[in-house]
Amino acid sequence: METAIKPTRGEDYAEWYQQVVRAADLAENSVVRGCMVIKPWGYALWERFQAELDAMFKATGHKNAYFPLFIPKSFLEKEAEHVEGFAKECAVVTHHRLVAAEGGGLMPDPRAKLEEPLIVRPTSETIIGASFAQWVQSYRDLPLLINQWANVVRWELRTRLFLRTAEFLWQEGHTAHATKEEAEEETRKMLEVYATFAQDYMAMPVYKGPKTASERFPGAVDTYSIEAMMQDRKALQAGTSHFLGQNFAKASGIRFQSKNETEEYAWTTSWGVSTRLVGALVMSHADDDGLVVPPRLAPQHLVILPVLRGEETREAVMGYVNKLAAELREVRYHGRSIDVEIDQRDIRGGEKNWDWIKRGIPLRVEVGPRDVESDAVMVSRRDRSPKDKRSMPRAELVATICRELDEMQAGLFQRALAFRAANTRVIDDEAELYDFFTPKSVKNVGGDERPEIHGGFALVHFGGDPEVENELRDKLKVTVRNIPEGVPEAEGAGKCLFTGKPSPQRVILAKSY
RNA sequence: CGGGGCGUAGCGCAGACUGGUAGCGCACCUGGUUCGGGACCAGGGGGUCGGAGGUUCAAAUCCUCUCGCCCCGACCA
Repeated sequence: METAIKPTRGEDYAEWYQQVVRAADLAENSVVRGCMVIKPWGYALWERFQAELDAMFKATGHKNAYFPLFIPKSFLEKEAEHVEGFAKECAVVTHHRLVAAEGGGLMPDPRAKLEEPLIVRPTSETIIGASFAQWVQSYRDLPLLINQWANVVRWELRTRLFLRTAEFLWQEGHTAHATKEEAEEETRKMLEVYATFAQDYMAMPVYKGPKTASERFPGAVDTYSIEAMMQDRKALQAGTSHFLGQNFAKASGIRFQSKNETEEYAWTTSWGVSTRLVGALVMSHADDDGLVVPPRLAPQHLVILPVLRGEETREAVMGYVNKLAAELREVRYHGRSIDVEIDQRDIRGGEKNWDWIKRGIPLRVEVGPRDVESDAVMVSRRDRSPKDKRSMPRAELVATICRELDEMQAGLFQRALAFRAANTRVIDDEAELYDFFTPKSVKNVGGDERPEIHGGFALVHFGGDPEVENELRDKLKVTVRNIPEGVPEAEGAGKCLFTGKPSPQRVILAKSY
């Protein structure tokens, strides 16, 4: 069967991903190396992520604020591990003025050299810490619960649209607390928020839990993550929440006077998700015809495709379409009005239809003269075959649209869950583990040599030795994604598969993005 | 930074070995026929061939230098 996206997932997964992003008109590479241009449909999606997450942050007591793009070099140097972690991928501003260069063009003015270089933020712990230090005097000033929506820059060598770009959009929560327990609770709470968002809005099942020491955020005491399985069975870290202990409070001087008159350092946390979630959405639900957007995140729920032939019926059809759109917009779906697009572009109907399939809009509704006649419409759902059209009375569509969308949302989640279950294996034998992660075939339709899609998530007992992690990474390109919580198959103590040491529970091993 | 490759129309490419100032597919524009479905026919617009220098009567093509990008590796949310 002809597919809208070539190559298909099975033929060349990496290329398929690029083609879906392009076909859905989400983003494109910019002239600036490693940076992307997010196009209107892609940005509309990001705005939906923002709207829902922002509401969840506010509901848990956080306030938005904004801090500078630039971080003085000395700030970044304050936390030893932090410097180590980010130094290699920082953009640095050294001058504040340009002058004409000999032979044309511009050059930094040597007389305008900054006394202290400024770093374009790769993350904002240190600059926000500086403000927190000033804002906090007393235990009465705590907790401080702040979130920032911003762009950050990490000078990555290899980039892929949405998954890893040199500049990306994200939110970063930063909080300060009087006690360790409260900060730890905050860290857990926000991890929970991310997990809920991933599952309820993105229809993407995730495993949540702490990272091992070697995968921790630079400077953190504990890092927790949510990990999702993509359709090539690799793991994608979709969000992180860090318990920073007093490390950054000490580095930034966030001190307060306690109730019993002692001076103490605050306990801080940070947590973030980024435009990478858009990539996660693509790789969770898109198929060989393009993107599939879960209804609860869809910028628009439904597109009406008027069949306009001949002037004599045009007015009747458009009148009917506008009336239908108005009726649908009266319907509430999870706190929003149904968002309806009427596509009147002067292009062929088939092309228009496929355009919306590739963009992944949940419902497509055709309205032509025959439908007006019978007061019925032709409805297609993105989670079904492109050719699958059902005629239904107009009133029925209006009455059942929420149920239809919820059904689709739930179906996407169930499909992703089943996929993950089918590709997750409990493993207690080293040979089996190596076999699980070693691709068997290198043949490809086009004659290219390419490893088959294989493996998945392995649940194994692991004793916590960093050397074992290094070996797994070197030999199998596999890492411990996290130590999953609330996963029955992973619960129960055992012995490390590699060293025989005691292991309190199983960890997730997987290849990852 | 090591190994390989590539810069020719918006995108994808041919032309280069054997110099004679550009061509194909898609996209775009116009007209017509179609059209409850990713159409067809005809016509048309668009490129100083990454940049600079050289050889030559003549350079996309040969030579030198240079800039940029991609892939593999290293590195990495």
